[in-house]
Amino acid sequence: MQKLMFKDKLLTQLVNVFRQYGYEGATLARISAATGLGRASLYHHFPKGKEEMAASALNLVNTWLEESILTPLRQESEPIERLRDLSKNLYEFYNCGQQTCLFTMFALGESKDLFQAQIQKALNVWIDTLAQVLIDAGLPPEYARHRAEDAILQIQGALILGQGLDETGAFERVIKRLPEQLLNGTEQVSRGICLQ
Amino acid sequence: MQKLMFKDKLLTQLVNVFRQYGYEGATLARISAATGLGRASLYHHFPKGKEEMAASALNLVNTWLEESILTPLRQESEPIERLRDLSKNLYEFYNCGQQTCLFTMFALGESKDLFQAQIQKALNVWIDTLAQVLIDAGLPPEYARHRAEDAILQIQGALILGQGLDETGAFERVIKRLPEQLLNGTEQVSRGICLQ
DNA sequence: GTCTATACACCGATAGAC
DNA sequence: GTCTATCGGTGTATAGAC
Repeated sequence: MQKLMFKDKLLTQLVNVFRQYGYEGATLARISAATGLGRASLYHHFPKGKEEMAASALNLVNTWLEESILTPLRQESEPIERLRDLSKNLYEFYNCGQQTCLFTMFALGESKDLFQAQIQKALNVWIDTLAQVLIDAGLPPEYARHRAEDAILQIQGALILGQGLDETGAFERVIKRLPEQLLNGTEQVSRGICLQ
Repeated sequence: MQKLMFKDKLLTQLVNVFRQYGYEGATLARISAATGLGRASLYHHFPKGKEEMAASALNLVNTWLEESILTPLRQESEPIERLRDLSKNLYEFYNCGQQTCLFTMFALGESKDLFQAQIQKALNVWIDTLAQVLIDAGLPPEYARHRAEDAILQIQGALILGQGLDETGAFERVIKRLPEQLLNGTEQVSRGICLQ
């Protein structure tokens, strides 16, 4: 029980380091400082070294995504309600738009080759799950996939822009309008907003 | 004349390396291999070392942005025409969505601190220039800024998603609908599309 | 399970010959 | 202007004591 909590805390710290510095930038010195463990201790917990640390961090983020984003999307409630939950959960997931996304960090640069398969799979599950909500709302499946991609693309882009501009306004705007934008044109939303 | 061409070619190769590997991942060994110059030769052209190489690459991208994106946006033609040019130029600028954006690469990770001021300035100029087109088209200024941010955010997000999914469909879709989406609700476009 | 000490490769950077 | 050779520092990873 305590061991689980310890490992979970350790992994959370790993996620934070990798999210801030990326795979190459997250040196063992930084990881050691962030976790309070010496290098050798880290190798005790992750015998395969840094790559295993990063993979474990990626797995944890995947678990978070599953629990706090995807599971709520699969509920029985009305699509518009599920999407409003999504907005709320995304806002917390990305800490009001101030965090970077680990998927993005690992999908760029050298680490792309190491983790692209996992990232691709995770993104596709995310997109498919979101698209199903839109299909439930009456949107034709061929539009649903595109809109789901659009939503995730806007979230990622808003996080990037937030880093570049050092300001979270765009992220908050994207998150806020997401439910109505996604359901625009369906019976769920008679008059949606469109990039206002 | 030939010197200018040489330096320009060298800088272009630098941009490619930094865009692919990011600041930390672009080691001197890789830069040396990509340019065909030895380390010492690189230090002859960039006495302040890697940071100067990266700053020069960023400057070149800024020049490209100014010439092929911003200047066309400031023409005298109709806003819808300028935005259609924008789509075409963006498509080439990002090589059909297969390239990553150097702004994004440098805005994340360790290099953020080094270049954030330049990136922030470049993004703001881009946003302001695009917003002016929308104002010219009759959009209220307070909406114009937001829509311009939305456009750039979608472009960046589409590039990220393209890397993660290894597929450029989203980027092409974003680029194609950009003009109508940006002018939606203005007299220029009586019936725009909205995330179809 | 954590530590100190260390191995060895690679990093960015420089000196000096040509 | 480019090269070879080399520097000090840091990177990941490991050995072995406690």
